Amino acid sequence: MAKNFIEELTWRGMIHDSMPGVEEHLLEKMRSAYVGIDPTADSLHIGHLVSVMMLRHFQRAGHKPYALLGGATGMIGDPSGKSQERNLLNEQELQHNQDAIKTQLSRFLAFDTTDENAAVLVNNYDWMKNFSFLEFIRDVGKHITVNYMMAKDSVKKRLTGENAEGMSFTEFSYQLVQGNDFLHLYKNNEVSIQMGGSDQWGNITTGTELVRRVESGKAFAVTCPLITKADGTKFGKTEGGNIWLDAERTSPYQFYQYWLNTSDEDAEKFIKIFTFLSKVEIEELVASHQEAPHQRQLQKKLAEEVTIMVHSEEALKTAITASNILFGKSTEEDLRSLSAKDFLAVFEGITQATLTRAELKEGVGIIDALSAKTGFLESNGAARRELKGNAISVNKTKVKEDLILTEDHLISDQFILLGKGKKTNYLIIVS
RNA sequence: GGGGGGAUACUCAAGCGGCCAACGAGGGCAGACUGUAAAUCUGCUGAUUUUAUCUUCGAAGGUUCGAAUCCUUCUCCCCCCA
Repeated sequence: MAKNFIEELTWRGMIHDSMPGVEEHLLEKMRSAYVGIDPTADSLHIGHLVSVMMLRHFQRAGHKPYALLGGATGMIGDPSGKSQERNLLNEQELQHNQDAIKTQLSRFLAFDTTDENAAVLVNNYDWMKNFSFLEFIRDVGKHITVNYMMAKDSVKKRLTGENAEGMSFTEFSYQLVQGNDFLHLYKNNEVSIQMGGSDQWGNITTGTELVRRVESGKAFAVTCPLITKADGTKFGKTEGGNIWLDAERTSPYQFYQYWLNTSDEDAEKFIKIFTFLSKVEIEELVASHQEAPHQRQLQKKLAEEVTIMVHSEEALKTAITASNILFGKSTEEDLRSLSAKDFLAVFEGITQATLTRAELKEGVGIIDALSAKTGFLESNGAARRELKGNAISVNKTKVKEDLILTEDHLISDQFILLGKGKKTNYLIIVS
């Protein structure tokens, strides 16, 4: 084998738990592993990225990765880590989501190579849809005792303790359905390993247990730690919601910014997980970062690498240009030096609104420009507040409450850049 | 079925006839400082035509010059007894 997969993941801090013997199992010959992805939306978000990275490393180590779309399990909902039963998705929604996710995944995994270890995409809906209830409880349910299932943390939490909400039979059966996926892949595709977040441990072991009992086979579980941030907020979330991989949902600029804003502590952790930089490269980066922390080399490198991987080199360039203009010491001069085309490209990911030229000719009060006419802020009161707090800028220049926007403020004859505080920008386009 | 407690702004949580758009804490936003960081300090955090007015305290009615606060009914939650 080209590389020791377990060793690689270990130094990257991507192993939370693994079953004894996996390392030897993997070193022996090419193996297959899978990760399950619930198609709850039509795009992956960066929370999914860890699993995807595991699969990538797996493929790079010469093994065969399987991505399993949970078309069937997505209809049930995993009780792990949830205090309430999930809303069920219908078949059409799932189909749509699956198609979109499939496209995204192909960016990370080599599906279409002729290599032996080409990635494979499967959907558990394909083998679950014609599985009758009777067949299922006879062929699968028979092998696992309820006692075993109840011992799982995900189940226990819902049955006992302070906020025991109870759980439906549907949710209870989730681990069996997921376990059956593993069994199915083991039988039909020689998949012997399931990977996932540490919250999946219980579900995965139900699978290895099934493999053992039904097939007398040996299957393994490898989990990675759940990604946390030093400040305790949830990884991959901002006020505005999830950070998606889809450029339509989260623009490359916003995406880049998310990574750039990583704290020092997290950056060191994340760069190991989300980039393919070697151990030596990372160690050098960390060292030079510590010497000059204000330069934030770690964050920059992290943001660059991940943005290129998820989007493209081009998208990164634009994101950097936009960042420099918005956060650098740029002035109105710099803004005016941009061509209309560049301007639009740079600010593509920023909240926008349009005004008519006629409106602008008459003059638009700054308060209206912030709320009533554009909806950037929720009320005139909010606009006034921010103005009083010296938070609002027009084309990078701080302004007061009495400012009237006119054609003189236009950049490239069609844009006005509004800023709130240091991090929020809005773009007015005149049509 | 009987008894008791509760429902207040994004969250927790005071208020229990006028001084309440509603203490305080957390969160959020902004300002200073900085590294687009952390910590810290400061301001703001219902709306509007902003020193005033309007709409809010589970819902609907009522008492009163005046109610988040008192009364009635309803809805929902929790606890104890059966």
